[in-house]
Amino acid sequence: MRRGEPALTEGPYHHGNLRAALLERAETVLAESGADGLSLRALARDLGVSHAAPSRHFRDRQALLDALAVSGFTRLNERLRAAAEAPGPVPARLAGLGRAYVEFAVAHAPLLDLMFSAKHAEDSSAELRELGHRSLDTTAGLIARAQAEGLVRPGDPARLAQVAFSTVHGLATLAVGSLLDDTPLAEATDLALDVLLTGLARPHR
Amino acid sequence: MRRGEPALTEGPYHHGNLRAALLERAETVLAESGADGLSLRALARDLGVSHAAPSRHFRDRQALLDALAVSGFTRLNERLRAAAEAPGPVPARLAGLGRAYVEFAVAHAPLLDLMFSAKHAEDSSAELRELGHRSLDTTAGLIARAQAEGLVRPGDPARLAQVAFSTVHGLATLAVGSLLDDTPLAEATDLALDVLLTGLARPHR
DNA sequence: ACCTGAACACCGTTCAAGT
DNA sequence: ACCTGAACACCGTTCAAGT
Repeated sequence: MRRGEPALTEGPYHHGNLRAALLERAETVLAESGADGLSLRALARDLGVSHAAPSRHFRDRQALLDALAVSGFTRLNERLRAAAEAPGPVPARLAGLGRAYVEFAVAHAPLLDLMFSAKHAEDSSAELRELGHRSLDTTAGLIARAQAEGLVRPGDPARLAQVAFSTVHGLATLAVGSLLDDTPLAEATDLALDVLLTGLARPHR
Repeated sequence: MRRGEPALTEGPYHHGNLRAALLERAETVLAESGADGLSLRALARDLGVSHAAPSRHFRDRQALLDALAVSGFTRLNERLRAAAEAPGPVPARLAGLGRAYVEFAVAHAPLLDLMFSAKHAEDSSAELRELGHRSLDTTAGLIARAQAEGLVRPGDPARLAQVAFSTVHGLATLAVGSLLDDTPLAEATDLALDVLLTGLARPHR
């Protein structure tokens, strides 16, 4: 910091933070054009480096995509955790968790595709599965709490979380695929969560 | 048929049925390597034609992918219709519909990705949406019947079908993404359908 | 340590030309 | 009507060489 280093922290790219710059630019392109529209050579051009430069930071194209997926899961998990820890009664928080998921999914559709695309490199695949589990665990934790309060049927919370996750993930897929027609997404979400929470509820004797 | 035509119906490709041959080969490659692994040039090589030949039958690569998606939806809809029309009580048929969907989805994961990938050409996109609706309509029809028998809560059957569809589609996504861990798919499916059907059930006053 | 330039083997797409 | 061959503009990946 005290010495005259070549501006590692900012500066017009070229140097130092190429890895971060690649990820940042890739994220924009992904959101705009999807994973298919993501080219390492185009990224390099955008950043003013040679087309071979990215290979210093990502072994291959898939490694970059995997890094994007990891970053996506990390952000998603933050949002889910925030929703799970929000103040209020447990069922409202479960619904909030579901809404947070649907919102994130439709706002970052190509990213979500990537996160679940199931064709990752062997290394990242383990990390991604781990991060996916974190989402499920957040849900399972809230479900266990609801069970403790007698609000949700008994049973393995992890398995019930899989069901809850399926519902909101599938709904997001329908929405992105334009299969919801004139149904406003918020209404479809509310209905799905009502059916889900009713189905999860402890059978009143 | 009576005249000496150049063996349109079979024959070692080369002639006549290139379009059908491309689709058939593409389907195999899709199942084995996913959409990313599908190259028009490789397809042409496999069939022993020049790399420019496919363009006579498919305007571009996306047109071929769209055709695959259309064929996939058509087959899926057949299976769903069969499940919906199976003998037996309505709730059992609804569960059968759900199981049929999950089975098809995990057996043809890359195809399903394509069907819902939402980046189709303008023309096919309408046809694909139409076919997607057919799946939903089949479900909605069965739900309406269940309502008539007093087994399912009141409400727009089309919207309830969206919820049902979301559940099974999302579950298939979890399964394909290896997020179900040691939970056998059949058990996860049964639990999801139990939660769903309980949530859909008419509240017993 | 990080980046460049050239090279290689692939792509999709187009278009004149063949049969 | 259907296919070929050449051409063009892109890719990802590798590797010697530069700084």
